[in-house]
Amino acid sequence: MANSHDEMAKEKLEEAKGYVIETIAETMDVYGVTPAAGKLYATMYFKEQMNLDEMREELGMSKPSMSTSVRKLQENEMVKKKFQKGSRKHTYAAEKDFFHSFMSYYCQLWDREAKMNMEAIKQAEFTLDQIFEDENVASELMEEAREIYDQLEQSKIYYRWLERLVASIRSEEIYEFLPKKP
Amino acid sequence: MANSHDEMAKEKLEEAKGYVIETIAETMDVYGVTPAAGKLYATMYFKEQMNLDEMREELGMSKPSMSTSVRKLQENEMVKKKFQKGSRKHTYAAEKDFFHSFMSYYCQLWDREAKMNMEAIKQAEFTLDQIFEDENVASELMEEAREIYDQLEQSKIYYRWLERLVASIRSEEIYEFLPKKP
DNA sequence: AATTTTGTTAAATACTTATTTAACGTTCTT
DNA sequence: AAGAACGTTAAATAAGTATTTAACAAAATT
Repeated sequence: MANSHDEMAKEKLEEAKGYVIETIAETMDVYGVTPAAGKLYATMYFKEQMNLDEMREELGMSKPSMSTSVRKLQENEMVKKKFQKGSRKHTYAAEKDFFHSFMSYYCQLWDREAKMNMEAIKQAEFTLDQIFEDENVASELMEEAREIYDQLEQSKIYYRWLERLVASIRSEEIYEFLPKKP
Repeated sequence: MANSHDEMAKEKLEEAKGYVIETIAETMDVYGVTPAAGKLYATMYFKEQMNLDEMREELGMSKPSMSTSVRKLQENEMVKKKFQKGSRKHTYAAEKDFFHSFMSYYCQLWDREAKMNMEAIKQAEFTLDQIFEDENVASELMEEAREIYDQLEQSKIYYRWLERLVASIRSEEIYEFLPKKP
């Protein structure tokens, strides 16, 4: 080993990984993580496992930054903790199955969106009902309230659909419709 | 009109809209828009149409802020320009079909992610091929390069899936699997 | 042609978020 | 029990974004 061919190969290997690391880091903003977390995940994607000091070393960033980044990535289930006897250091491994990351991230996101909006609509419809119950309200206003109500009912169709989408992803049913390999 | 019942009804109507506006604005961060754009869309959601001055008025914000916000919303196809004769002012209407907004936003997002990463992988694999071609490279290194290559091939399965997902949303095929109404 | 209306771009300010440095608490080692 | 290793929290700094004010350009009205 350590001849010129090997040196060249090592360089090429790093170069190859570099392309992918850079791009993953760049597109990670989509997953609502900080640049540090993006770079970190992209780096871990090509490692078996890493501890905080290795991360700090590899990325040239502070330890608290690594600590918070890795926590955020854990929330998105893009990184998981590895229990490793012998060492006191915590070690982590990147989730390399992008399908899993997709599932975890978007389901969380859409669930929140659906839940919050459904709740708001519920409140709004409750309030509108109070208008409908009052027979002395001008028909013009009644009409307007009715239109808003209809619009909300319409939007509920979307949020319910979103919930079913989430369910079908979580249950992996979606792959029956859209297989991982065509 | 203008009796106490009507006054009450008007208030209730605004209250009802308020709940929904607030929540939509809050969950709009998901769509990568600024708070101003979020509030704007949420407001427009209950209006037939608005021009820049009405937006400024209604939200109590500056006109350039409205201008840039509305442009961003147009990019996401969440707002469209309405051509309106007589007035020199540009008027805009919110896209009220959330399915359309979903489609437009996520397809754009995922397309970008898939395209960029596929391109990076292509470059990386090209570089790795150069290692494979050199017979003098240590088998250990060869092995490592091979593993990276396999990992990239694996991830391509995901990106291709993402592309097919986008296609099935754009073509509305997805609604055959997951109907808007169950 | 001069003035007003409308919308956008550019520069400046304000605000928010990310990252670092410093301090802390816990657990392990000696 | 004292000191070192490790990770996290808190405060301070740095960086990045959003928003506003000011200046500009285009088009329309007078």
